[in-house]
Amino acid sequence: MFELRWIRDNGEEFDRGLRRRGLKALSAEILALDREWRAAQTRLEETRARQKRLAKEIGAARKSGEAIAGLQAEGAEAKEEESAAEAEAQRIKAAIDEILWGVPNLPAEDVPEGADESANRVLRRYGEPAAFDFPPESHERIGERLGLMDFARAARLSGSRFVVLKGALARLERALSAFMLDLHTREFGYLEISPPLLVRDEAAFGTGQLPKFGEDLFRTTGGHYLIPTAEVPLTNLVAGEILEESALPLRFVASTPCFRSEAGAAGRDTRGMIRQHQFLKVELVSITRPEDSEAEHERMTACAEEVLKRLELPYRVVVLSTGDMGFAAKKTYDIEVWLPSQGSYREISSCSDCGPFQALRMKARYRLEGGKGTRPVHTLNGSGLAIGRTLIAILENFQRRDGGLALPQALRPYLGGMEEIA
RNA sequence: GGAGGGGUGGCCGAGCGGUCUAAGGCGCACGCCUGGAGAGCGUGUAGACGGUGAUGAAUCGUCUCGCGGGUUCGAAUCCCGCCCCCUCCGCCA
Repeated sequence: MFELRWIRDNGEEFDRGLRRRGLKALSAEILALDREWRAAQTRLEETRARQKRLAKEIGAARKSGEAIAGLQAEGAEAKEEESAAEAEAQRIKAAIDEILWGVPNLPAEDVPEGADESANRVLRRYGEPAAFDFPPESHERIGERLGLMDFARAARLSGSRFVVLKGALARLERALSAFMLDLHTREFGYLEISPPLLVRDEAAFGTGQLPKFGEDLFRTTGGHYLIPTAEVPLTNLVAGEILEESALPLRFVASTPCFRSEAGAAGRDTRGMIRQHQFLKVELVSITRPEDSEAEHERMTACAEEVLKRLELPYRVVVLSTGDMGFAAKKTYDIEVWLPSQGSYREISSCSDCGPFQALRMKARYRLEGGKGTRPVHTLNGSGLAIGRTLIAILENFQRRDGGLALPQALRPYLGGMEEIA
């Protein structure tokens, strides 16, 4: 979310950013409302000051036994004026909020401009896609052939976009979760968190899912939202707080189920477990000082990449174009893993620098050391990694001609020494 | 789910319709004192928004006593709704 104060001083930059996102300029409309609001605010404060003064006079007069009827009449009149001024100020503020709450973050300068993913830019590649001397199978064929991946029963239980994993694959999923958590906590200094999976709407607003993207979320009868990513609870951990500068950066990691309605994805990735209503994901969140967020973004992406390196999976890193970025992001790196059956790279992680955008929504700030005043923190989030898709990548990249598959060395300690699935 | 109690500043805690511009204490910071430290004494001790001013220093106003409404000339204080915490009972992994 953007501050009115910032838009006032940076109207052109604001509009330019919006246009880069393919949106229309808004500063003129917002600033006109802002001028109205400030005028209304000033009127409101003046009437309030007058009202307070009268109330005190009445108190003093009563004490000294003077007549107060005249003053009371004046007070009643002041009160009416105050109510009218307040209603006016509130009306204008509501109009401003409605616009502001729906404005996405502005892209960083170095984000390539474009309407969609075709404008994304590949930054680097790691590893070589294995050359198969047989036609590689898709993960769902491998999983079903092994009898360890059951879409039919999942559909009977829950409908489409669900899966049942069995035996070695269920174990593999658990191993991936433990492996990633260990890596991020032991080697990269993240604090492991086990957060709630159901959150209230304030939390979903803070990270930017609401008010615009409620359609993508599952909602309980009790009014909770199921988290679409642990980014929501992890980032909102600092909502409403004033942190000490010395406490930053904060780094959180959690492995959680994620729930997505996939409302706008009908017909896309309908086969296999690429796109599910429920999936496991290890999420990284950092809370930093403004001057540290860019470096933290690179660091976080490197942490996610390290998972793929250790799992011996070929990948590439792309920077998303202005048209492909999410609502809250100022810059996003996607990590895409090689999927032999599709002959292409598919997203397995998305690391975003949100700048102060989410912090302003959830009122998370920090106190400057030695100085005075507070500033909004910067927030970052990234998958490290999506576990369902990592499992897919392992099945496909490690498959053998005999129909079985080897397992990456790094995971074996988490699999009780299991070396292959056959 | 039922019954009751409660949410006040960094923390504890008083206030329960009219200088509350929130007592007092603790903590913290600075100063005095000291050879140094402690004790003691003094001073200070939040955030948000708006105005004046150069987006600095400063200064004025408004808001914030869990959140939102209401009553009243006036609300931390009274009323209603919501959220959260605690105690007891019931249920429960």
